[in-house]
Formats: sequence, structure tokens, C-alpha cells
Amino acid sequence: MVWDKNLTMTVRTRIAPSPTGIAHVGTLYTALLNFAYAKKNGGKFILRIEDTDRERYVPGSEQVIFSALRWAGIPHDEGSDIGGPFEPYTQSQRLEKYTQYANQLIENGKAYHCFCSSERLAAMRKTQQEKGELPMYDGLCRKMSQSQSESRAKTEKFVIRLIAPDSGNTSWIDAVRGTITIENKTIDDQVLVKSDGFPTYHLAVVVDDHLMKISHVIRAEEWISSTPKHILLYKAFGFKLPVFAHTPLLRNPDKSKLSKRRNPVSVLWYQEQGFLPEALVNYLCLMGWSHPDGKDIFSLEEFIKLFSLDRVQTSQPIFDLEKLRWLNGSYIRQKSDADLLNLLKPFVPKSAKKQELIGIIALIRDRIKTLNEFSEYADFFFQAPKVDSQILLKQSKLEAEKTGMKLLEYARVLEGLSDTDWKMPNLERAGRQLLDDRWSPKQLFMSVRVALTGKTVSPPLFDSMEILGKAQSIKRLTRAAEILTHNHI
RNA sequence: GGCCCCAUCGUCUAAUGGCUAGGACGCUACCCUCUCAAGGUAGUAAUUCGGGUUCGACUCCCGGUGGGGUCACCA
Repeated sequence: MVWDKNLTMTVRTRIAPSPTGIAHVGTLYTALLNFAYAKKNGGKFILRIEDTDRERYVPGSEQVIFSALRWAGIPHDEGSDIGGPFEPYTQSQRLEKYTQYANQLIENGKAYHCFCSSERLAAMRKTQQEKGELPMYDGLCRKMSQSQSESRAKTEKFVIRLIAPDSGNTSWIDAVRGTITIENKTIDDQVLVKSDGFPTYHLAVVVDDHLMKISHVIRAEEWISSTPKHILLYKAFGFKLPVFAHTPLLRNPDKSKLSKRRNPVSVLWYQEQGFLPEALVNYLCLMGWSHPDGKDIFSLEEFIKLFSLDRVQTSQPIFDLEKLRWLNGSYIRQKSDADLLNLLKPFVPKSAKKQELIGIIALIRDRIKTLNEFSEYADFFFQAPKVDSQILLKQSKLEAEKTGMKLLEYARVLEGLSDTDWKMPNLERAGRQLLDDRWSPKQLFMSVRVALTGKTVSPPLFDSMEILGKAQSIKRLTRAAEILTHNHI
């Protein structure tokens, strides 16, 4: 990026979520890019809470956002929870600033009071749309004399609107897309201050980005069409423009903007499913960006080292759970036993013993893609399964009686093993000794598998038996044999 | 609909005028094997269309088509 080279000021980027309930993966994605860009350039990453919409505010959302970013390993240098040189970092605590700047605009003739009722606005929009025009404010109050406007403002409710030029163009050099130009006549007289005295996003974001010395505004492409409004405001205030960079918008498999209707979007959901933060972050890195060496798996540190805005793609990627799952499985496989034991804690029965778990982990680590799949593979260790005789017989391919007798025979042989001999190779040897021309390895071992686990899919049989223990294994074999004979007499 | 953005295998992407268009996920087959995985090997599949520019276009230009975003006193 050419204009980076002459940058003398510090790079300061920010993420500015609104507290509406969840931590969105789209927010995490934008945070990741802003964080990486700041760190790459030795700058600061700021977290600002944009809570100027009182109707949509959900108490507690801030904590959800903080904890999601903490989980993901994307720490901020300044923010509403930790403060900083430009605090407060919560917009509802900065109200006077916005009022002050809005009034300055009115004094300079760059903005005006608007007294139009929402009914009039709605009616106006309706007729405009019927005529096939684009709905825009008709500028009624813009024409009002200053004295009239001032006196009405003393008694009536009003909003403050920006005066947008009717001709000319507004353009900027987008750091990921190049020059973008928009005709001023398509820009509405944007509301800056609402009738409740709160600023709109457009005013607050410009004022705060300026006051907080944000150098690079890196945000999703859905903001492209409001960027000219922001530039107009920067100019009206005489502020220095930041670099704008509009990143691709994450999409659902149906190609629409990523939303909870079609896709899990809450970071918390991924956490609860047992996705590892490294995997989610790594996957997000692959959205609209690629490693110069074509690597798919790399650390956040490596990403920071290699990240650049000009390598960011402009087309909109689809968020694909399948590839994320693969990546997650890969990260799980790389974990140490101790780490996995720790990570698995929320997904494992409380009664589970540590030694036992370490053994189980060795058996399932290559099989699970998310941590919550632990129970799918390992639940039989903690609870005797319900054995379905039909499923069992389908594996043995022999009559119930013969199958039951074989299971009992295996149980008897196992009975002869001492506790110290209760080891995988011995268990397997004992099993293989029972093979003959009627019992192939597959028939016998699959039958035993169903008897012990209730399923046709499980971790390796003899390793599982070693962990399950002598008493429990024999008990389950005997019980399966009983079920077979009861059902078929 | 106006405006804006975008267009390489099903998906994520590489290749910015010169290669048989590469890699990854997924899928298929084989190997391994007590099942499922993991691992290994092989395979499947793409430059949206039409015009230009050029000795030569995935790559540059124009148009069509398609997709997305945005048009609030929400962010």
C-alpha cells in the first residue's frame, strides 16, 4: 500500500461494536483485521462501544463482546473496560461532545434543525417511491430562516441534519479497493442528532474516530455507501481524513450477508460447540486473505507478520462450517494431552477420573473435529449402553444363540486374565484365539464392539476394553449374551 | 428501482499479459485396518457471457448477465 510508507503518525485502528446482545463472528472478523493491521505496524487497537441506539441496547452485551475477544486472543490496547488516553470509550458517556460538535456545525451553517414529524417524513418517502424517485429528505427545514429555526428549537422537538451538497462527487482511495466515487446528489441530508438528543452513528463515529486519533478505518463493505457522508462530515469539521479500508462481507451459504437465520453467528456458539479459538481465528484469516506461501494452517503471530491490506480480497467469501471443522480437528490433533484434558473439561462427565480421561483422549483425539463430539465417541466409557440385538446380529451374521455363546466364551477367556495382564495386546490375542471358519475377525470384533459400546462405530476396541476394565467388560459381554437369548427363545 | 461493490473448481483461494490454470476443504477410489477416524496415494471439478486491445489474455478496456451491499431519528 503506497500511502503507508509516508505515514508519520502512529497507526491506530478500532473495532466499534454496538451492544445488541451477541458477539457476532463478523465483528470478530473485523476485529481480527484491525488488530492485525495495528500490530503489524506497531500501532494500537482500540475497542469502542457504540451504544447510541437506546432501543436496541441489550444490557450485558459489552461483557459478551469483551469475553469473546478475550477468548479469541485479540486483546485491545484501549477500551471501555480498560480505559485509555481518550476515555470514555462508550458513546453514551460522551454525549456532550456530540452535541457540542453538532452545534458547531449549525453555527457554521453546515447543518440545520429539522422539525419535520416522522409522519411527514414517512408520507414524503411514500410518494417519492411511488413516483419512482429515490427517497430523500426534501429539504423543507433547510430553507427555514435562521431566526425562525432558532426560536422553534426552543420549544419544539427537532433533529439536526447535515447539509449535503446537491452536485459534485465525493471520492476516496480505499486501501483495499482503490478509488471509489459517489455522486453527491445521491447523499441525503443525514440526521446527525436524533430527537432524543443522542447522536446517530454517522456523527458519533466521525467525532470519536477523530478525537481518538484513529488512523485507519477498517470495516466491512456494507459501510461503503455511508462513507461519503462521513467524508462530508470530516470536511465540515475540518478534520484530517483517516485511511478507509472496506473489507469483504462474510456471507451465508445462500450468498446473503452472514446472519443468524442461515448460519450460527454468535462467537459463543462456536465456543460452546467446542471450536478452539485458534481454529476459528485461523479460519477467519483465510476469509478474503491468503498466506503468501499458500499455507492453510498458521498462527495469529504469523498472520500479523504477513498481513497487509493490499492482499485482502474484494469478493465476498462464504463462511463454510466444513472447512472450519477440518481446521478445528487439525488443531485438536496438535494439542498436548494436558492441554486437551483442560480444554475438554466442560465437555466431560464430572465423575470422570483424570487417568482414565488421559487414556480416552489418546483414543479420540484423531476422531473428533469439535470438542463436543467427545461424548459421541466416549459416552460408553461412563455409562453402560443399551444394546440392540438386531444391530448386534447384523454384525455377527449368525444366529442369536451362537452369537450369545461366542460372547460368553470370550467373557470366560477374559475371566482368566489377571488384572496386570489386562492390557490391549493380551485382550486382542485372546479374541483372535476364538476365531475359526465361522467367525471372521470382523464378525467377532464387531459383535464385541456392539456388546460393549452399543454402537458400530467406536474408538479401537481393545484399547477401549483396557480402559473400560475387566469387570465392566465382562459384565457387558454377559449382558449382551443374555439379551440375545431372551429375545430369541 | 437508484447508487455502490463484486465475479477462477460446490466452498476458501493462488496465478496481476506468456504454465498442462496451482493448493486447501468436500467428494470418489485405493492402501492401512476390528468399526470410525487419522495418515498415505490417486482421482473429480473452475477462469459468467459477448465484444475489443495484444504476437499472446484469468489478468487490461467496453457491454450484457449474475450475485451482494445500501438507500431510517439502526448500527
